Amino acid sequence: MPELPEVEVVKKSLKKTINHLTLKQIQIHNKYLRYEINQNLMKKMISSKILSIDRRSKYILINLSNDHTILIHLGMTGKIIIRVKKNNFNSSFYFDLKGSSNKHNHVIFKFNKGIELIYNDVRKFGFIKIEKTTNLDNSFHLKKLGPEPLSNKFNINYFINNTKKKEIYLKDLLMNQKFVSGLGNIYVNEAIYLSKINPKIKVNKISKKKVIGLIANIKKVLKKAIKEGGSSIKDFSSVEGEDGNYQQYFNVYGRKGERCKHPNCMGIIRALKISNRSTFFCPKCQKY
DNA sequence: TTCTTTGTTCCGGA
DNA sequence: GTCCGGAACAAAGA
Repeated sequence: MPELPEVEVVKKSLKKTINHLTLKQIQIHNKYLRYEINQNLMKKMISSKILSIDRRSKYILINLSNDHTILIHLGMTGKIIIRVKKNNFNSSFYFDLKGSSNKHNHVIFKFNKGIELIYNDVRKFGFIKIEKTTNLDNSFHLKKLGPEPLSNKFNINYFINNTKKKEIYLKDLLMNQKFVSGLGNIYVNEAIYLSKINPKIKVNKISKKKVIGLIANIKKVLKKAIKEGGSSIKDFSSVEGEDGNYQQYFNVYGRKGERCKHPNCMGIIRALKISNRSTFFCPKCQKY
């Protein structure tokens, strides 16, 4: 389940492997992802060169020389696989399609040097769209997004100014991409745990001291996860097929019934649903 | 067969 | 009218 750290890891891999290449051909095996792919518009990208590759929230942005950007969202199970033809300059770059079957290779972008980008997605909740680069910030998917959690805009004043009248659960606030963009269920659960706050506290009831800790913990968790190559549970792996390592640092996510890792706590991790999302917390550490 | 998963939208109730 | 949160939806595998 790719959240900000996993998408950042993918972006870094793409920068190393496909930046500045020229798009030669696009094969669309299945255009019905979350949104139907506009094949005519897609074809117009052919013969353009990749100028740069960025990430915004959980979106990968591939900026082309024709003033268009390929925007990719991985949804739940989307994967990007880079494949280099075996007989081309370096066989060690030929990667097996680890953990994914060809059946779910929906789109293949072919570049020069025999390099291919494969979009594979079992559930098809991800999508690929083309946007005008100049209009990117005002595009349908990006215009509503709140600040990046690792940016300076996401700070104590921003948090307090935007929550003092809100009567919503902390968990829901952090999951809301309009408030802060890029967090998902895993890292929200983990950051709230580290901050020793109950996920069901109403956001206007959190002390300033706790808010300061929470913001620091969100940034800390994300940075550490990026450093560890993301979390590999279910389907995530990097474009080279490498698993991330952050899942070994989980304190609460997926640990229902297990002991709290906090020294001397001995609490048992509980699971409940908040807005239909699995929520994990330690009832002893995370009082209101 | 039913449940699970995520991000987003929709809608009922307060 | 506004706010909140549960339900629904997309698809496929266990």
